[in-house]
Amino acid sequence: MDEIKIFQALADPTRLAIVKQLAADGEVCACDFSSCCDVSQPTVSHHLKVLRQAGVIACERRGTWIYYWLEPKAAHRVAALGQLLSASAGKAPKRLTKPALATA
Amino acid sequence: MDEIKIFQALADPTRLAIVKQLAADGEVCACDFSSCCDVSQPTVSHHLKVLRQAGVIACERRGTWIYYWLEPKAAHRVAALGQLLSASAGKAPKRLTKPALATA
DNA sequence: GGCAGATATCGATGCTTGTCAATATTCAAT
DNA sequence: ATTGAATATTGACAAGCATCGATATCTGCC
Repeated sequence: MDEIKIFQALADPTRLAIVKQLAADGEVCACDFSSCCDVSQPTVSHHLKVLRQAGVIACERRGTWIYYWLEPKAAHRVAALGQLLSASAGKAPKRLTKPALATA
Repeated sequence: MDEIKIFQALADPTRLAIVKQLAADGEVCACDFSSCCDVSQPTVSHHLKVLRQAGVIACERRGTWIYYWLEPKAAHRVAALGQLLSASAGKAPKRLTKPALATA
């Protein structure tokens, strides 16, 4: 939901690796994250919880295993900011109210 | 440069507000950030340093004032991840090796 | 019911970070 | 040089967070 929480969730190496693996595989069992990131099982579980509470991922239990996938809404929020930044990054400066004393 | 540092730089309310104002105005004087975010001047300066060291923004001194703008390279990195996530978020799950015991 | 495997929760710990007040630096103008 | 304004740096403190070991919960199977 909250945009800040989405970026806070992505601002960790382990969680970014998790998200990238989800983007690559579409759907990943929780047990398969332990291999991608070099952290313990409780830590993986904690990161999955953070991502879930931020609305970045969703999950479903199927038997013993729990499968995770990316939440489209959060993905679009990231894409939206990315477009906003990349669209205005190259534009010419506006030279607003301030005098802009060109010393060069 | 580093992708993680870019997202860590964006994962703060004050810094995200700074970046958004830069995206809106193209170029902003450091003195104009104090009004957008309710923090002290040293804190604004600190956040600008974090964004600069992450390669998200760049700056140039013009007389007494220092102007900041978005760095296109970092903006494209954000856009790239946003596209990666939003492109694969809606895709059908792969149902890989695991048995996927449908309990429902 | 009892067992084994998968995942989550709890409690503790050490590191990181956001914040500010005080101070330093840089620049333009007189 | 000195003054005043804008910005950066320093030092300190509190809060947040990533991590782990131990333990608890849940599920399928015998």
